Amino acid sequence: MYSSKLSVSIHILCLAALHPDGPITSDWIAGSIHTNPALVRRLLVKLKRAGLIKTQTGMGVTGLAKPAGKISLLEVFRAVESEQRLFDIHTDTNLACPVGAKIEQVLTTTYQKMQTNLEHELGAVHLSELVTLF
Amino acid sequence: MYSSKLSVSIHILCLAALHPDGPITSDWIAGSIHTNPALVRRLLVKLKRAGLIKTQTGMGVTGLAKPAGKISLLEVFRAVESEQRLFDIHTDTNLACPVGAKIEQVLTTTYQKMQTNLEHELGAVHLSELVTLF
DNA sequence: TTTGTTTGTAACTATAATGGTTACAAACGG
DNA sequence: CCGTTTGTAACCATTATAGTTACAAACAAA
Repeated sequence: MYSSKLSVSIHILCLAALHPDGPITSDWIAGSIHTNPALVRRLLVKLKRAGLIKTQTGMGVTGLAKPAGKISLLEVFRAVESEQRLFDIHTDTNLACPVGAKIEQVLTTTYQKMQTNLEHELGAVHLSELVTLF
Repeated sequence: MYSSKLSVSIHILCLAALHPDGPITSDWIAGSIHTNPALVRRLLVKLKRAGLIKTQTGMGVTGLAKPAGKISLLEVFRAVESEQRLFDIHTDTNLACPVGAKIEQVLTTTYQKMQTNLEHELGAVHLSELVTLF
């Protein structure tokens, strides 16, 4: 299971999208998520680096850096999730065994298509679709 | 990222499929994976409960419990992976906030389709296809 | 220019999951 | 009856996530 970083980041971005007028602080965001301002800020840094939001010292989040219709969940996922592979594969297998020698390659190939399909699905959902649901 | 349990289990099942004649021990399997017999046995218990392999005390793995063509990766995944959800969702959000109040439901719906599609893909790959690659 | 606020960031802790390891009673084949 | 191996329990180490505190630097506003 991937961490909740994607979920929390989407939460943050939805709040930003719903408050285009005034800046919102990490403290206020943390109140909606019911977590820490510092945790929010750590995610904000990544979202800012990825070009998804705008922040200003002394102000807070001043808005999305792009229209919500141009922000896909794949971009958010790529921005905040450290380990993006779908399934872990054990390495350091016994190369003297036919299975041990090829299992990594076989599984990599097998999982690759699933990984790619998932990313396509994430890329097909945009923030704008989610924002309308609140 | 899901753990390597699925990968290791597939490794085990491939070894079993390739040795239909004689029993193989958890010690020998661990030698191919380059890990512990105890770790192998913990997975073997789950694979046995799921009706995928046959084991016997004093002997080892005596074979697959079904033809390799009838064993899908979804069955293996379901048998050994404890947390099967794709993305974690933060709970305990602030219900006084419109986003906090609905985010869990919105994300659950959003992720559900991706989860289902992934399971279909896992269900479409069978052990028999992988065994031919070694 | 000064004040007040907030970000950006570091450091530390708690918790949980994974994977590795040892050990041993029970089961079973020969 | 003996030897082997499973099934299982009880640990430990490592890693990732998430929670928490703290503070210098940046910036808006007065």
